[in-house]
Amino acid sequence: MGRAPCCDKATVKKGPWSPEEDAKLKAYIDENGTGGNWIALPQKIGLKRCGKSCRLRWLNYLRPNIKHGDFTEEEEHIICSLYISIGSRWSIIAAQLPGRTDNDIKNYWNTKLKKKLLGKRAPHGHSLAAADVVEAEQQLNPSAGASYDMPVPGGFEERSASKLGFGSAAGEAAGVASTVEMSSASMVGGGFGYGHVDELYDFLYSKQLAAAGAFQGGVPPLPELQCPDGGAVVGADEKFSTWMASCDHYVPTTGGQQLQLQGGNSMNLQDFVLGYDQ
DNA sequence: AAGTGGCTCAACCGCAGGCGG
DNA sequence: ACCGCCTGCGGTTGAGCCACT
Repeated sequence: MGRAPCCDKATVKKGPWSPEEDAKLKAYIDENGTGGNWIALPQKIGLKRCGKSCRLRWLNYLRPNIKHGDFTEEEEHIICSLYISIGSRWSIIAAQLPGRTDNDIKNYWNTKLKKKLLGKRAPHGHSLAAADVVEAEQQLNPSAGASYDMPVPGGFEERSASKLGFGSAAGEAAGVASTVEMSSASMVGGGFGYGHVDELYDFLYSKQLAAAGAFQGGVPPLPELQCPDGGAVVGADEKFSTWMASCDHYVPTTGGQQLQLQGGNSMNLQDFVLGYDQ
């Protein structure tokens, strides 16, 4: 059985909203709220619009305290960090940026941040070809793509969500908010392909510093992975892999690479990087 | 000045999940 | 337990704008 259409497409108006339509919608919602029924709302106020369209217009444009215009560096950082951690969960990311809508963030990511970030990761002195962008994006956020050759015991995304408190609708906002408040950098590294973002490297390095005392003998210094201008050095991936392999405390097992912790405990490298050791 | 290509962003589309009957 | 409706979400589209030739 087919899905019932949300509205009569023959009589519904599409395209850009006129100031009059905006005014009608805003006035009604200001006075009465949405009434919990977007489908019925346009009929009530005499708009030839689909309920979904009204909802979108309200959420993305008419709602009070909506911020438009350029994103701040801090906002960019939060978006990047969260994207790396949880992927394209725009609504969750938007919840961390008051006044920003998921649509805004999605657009900003797709048109600017993605290019900015991927461009930064391009091999030094080279620009990215179209195919490279696709591949690089998959590496940047494997959870968004099909290929992902790093072992992900238990499913990374699910575990991230669980750790971050995404289990419930209420938990989503609250959980992420508190995590970000503590340290947005602490969330970085979720999309643990082979560390294709600056933040991941930064994060790993901070982890390494923090952990140095916890490991017997410490860990080898993380190799230089970036050029002074922020571009990745040639062979950054290989260097990172070599660095991992050079750590005495990484004991390969069938379940993935394990860290040998002081006191006899061991844990999955990925869990460690993701902060499940807390 | 006109044509063209790239970029931006508002809006649409379709799917998944929640919820009530 | 099942079904249908509604909402919310993420992906995609396309009109308008802008820069470049």
